[in-house]
Amino acid sequence: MGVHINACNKCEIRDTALCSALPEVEADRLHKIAYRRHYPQGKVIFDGGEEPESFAIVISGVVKLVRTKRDGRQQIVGLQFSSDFVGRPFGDLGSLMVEAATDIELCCLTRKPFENLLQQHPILERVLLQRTFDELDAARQWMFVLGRLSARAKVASFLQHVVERSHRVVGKDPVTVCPQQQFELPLSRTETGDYLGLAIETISRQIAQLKTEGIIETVGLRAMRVLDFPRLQAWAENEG
Amino acid sequence: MGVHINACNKCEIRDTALCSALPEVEADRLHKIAYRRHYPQGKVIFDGGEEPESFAIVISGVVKLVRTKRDGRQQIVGLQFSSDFVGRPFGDLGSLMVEAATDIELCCLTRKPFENLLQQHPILERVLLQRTFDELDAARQWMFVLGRLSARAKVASFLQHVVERSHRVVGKDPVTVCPQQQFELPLSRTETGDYLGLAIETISRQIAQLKTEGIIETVGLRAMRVLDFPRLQAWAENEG
DNA sequence: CGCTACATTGAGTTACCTCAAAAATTGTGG
DNA sequence: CCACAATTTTTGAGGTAACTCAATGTAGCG
Repeated sequence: MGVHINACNKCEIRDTALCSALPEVEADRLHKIAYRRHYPQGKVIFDGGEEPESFAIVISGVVKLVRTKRDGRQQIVGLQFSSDFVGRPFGDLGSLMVEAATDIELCCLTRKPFENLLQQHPILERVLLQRTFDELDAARQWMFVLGRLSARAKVASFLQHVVERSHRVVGKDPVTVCPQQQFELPLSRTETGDYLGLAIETISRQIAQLKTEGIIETVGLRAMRVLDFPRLQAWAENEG
Repeated sequence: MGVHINACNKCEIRDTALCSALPEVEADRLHKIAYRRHYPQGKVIFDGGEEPESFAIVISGVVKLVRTKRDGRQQIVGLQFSSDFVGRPFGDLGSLMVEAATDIELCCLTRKPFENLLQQHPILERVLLQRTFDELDAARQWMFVLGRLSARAKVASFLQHVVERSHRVVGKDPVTVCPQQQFELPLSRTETGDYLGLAIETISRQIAQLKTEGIIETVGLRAMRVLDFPRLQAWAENEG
């Protein structure tokens, strides 16, 4: 199904992903078991039942992590962008569902070989540990957004986050690198609501207000441009 | 200041903490560099500035992880109970503040020796990795609470969580083990508000309602008993 | 072109917040 | 041990941000 990679050194995320922190030998071992795979928007990659058969790194597109309750309410508990990882070696993901928010390309590592590699190369495990701590940090940061911000600030924070993660250029400040550049929203209004803990109508109204204030400009429903980044940041801080 | 441990095998959390998953040799090495330390309620253990000098495991009491913004608003992003860990080797905790929510006892591991040990014993790193993934899981679970639940369900979820973590007995269902047993709230109303993203008055009203419904019974301000656990769970699910 | 899915807009409701005061609890000095 | 202040919690009244329900508008697709 997937295509084996024969040139990690040509990889788009070579300098930012997990593998960038590895010495030559380990990076090489890793790339030997890696293969690329495309998924269309909406495809469920892992549904929370059995153990996922792979660990993966996002090459392009956005992956959403969803927690669902029996009654249907759901909360998106994470968005994984380019160079973020998805999965958990030596264990399961709990009741998490993993879905392609946009068309995506993944760098997949089949579970068993990956686990073997982890055991043979402690450095790999170290790097993964650091990435996991980073994820934990990000999750806690988002808890602040969910618990303490107004609808207006939540929406602004979300847009800010998407801009920064979509345009990330290695080692450069994303804002100065691509001012006013157009970008795609990875989520529908409903999904955005599930991410921010808001009703879709509230999302709509906040975006409308951002438009009339001249802070953003929309391009169709799924794309926009930020015209006044400092003011977007002010909104994200609840100082509108 | 701290007292060196000379009997890990008498440790209260020997069977649940990080070290429980280690082979004899590694556990032994770990216990040689560990020492115990008490902190009084309210003591700030790490304030988010420089690198913390230690990694620690909570023996008794509750530690709170706080994220603060310049304007004073703060969100408690985690509560660490007995046998949970606090800290991050090979990196810093970001802007996180760590504070004793109650009087606590910690099992401390000085940074450098602990990092050395991690490097020498991959199994230790593996175990820490798993614990970190568990923390990530818990953080995401709490995101659901913050984003999707009503005030009533938030408060019920909080109480449920405190009961379960306070009375945890190894390998047993906490509810059946200690029905209606009294327990201490680790947080003041203000802190509970900062944890749940609610005003303190709202917390108060919800607790009052739980009392009039006969679901709980308070013992002073900081302790209570759950009289009807199933109904508390129902509240936590938004089915009141 | 119509159909379906998604997004926006509007009107009315409600859950939670804010402000203010009373009550309970904790701490302190005589 | 009691009186007193300081702190925290509870209770009350009123306001508002966000929700719900319903209608309209817009994009995507066979």
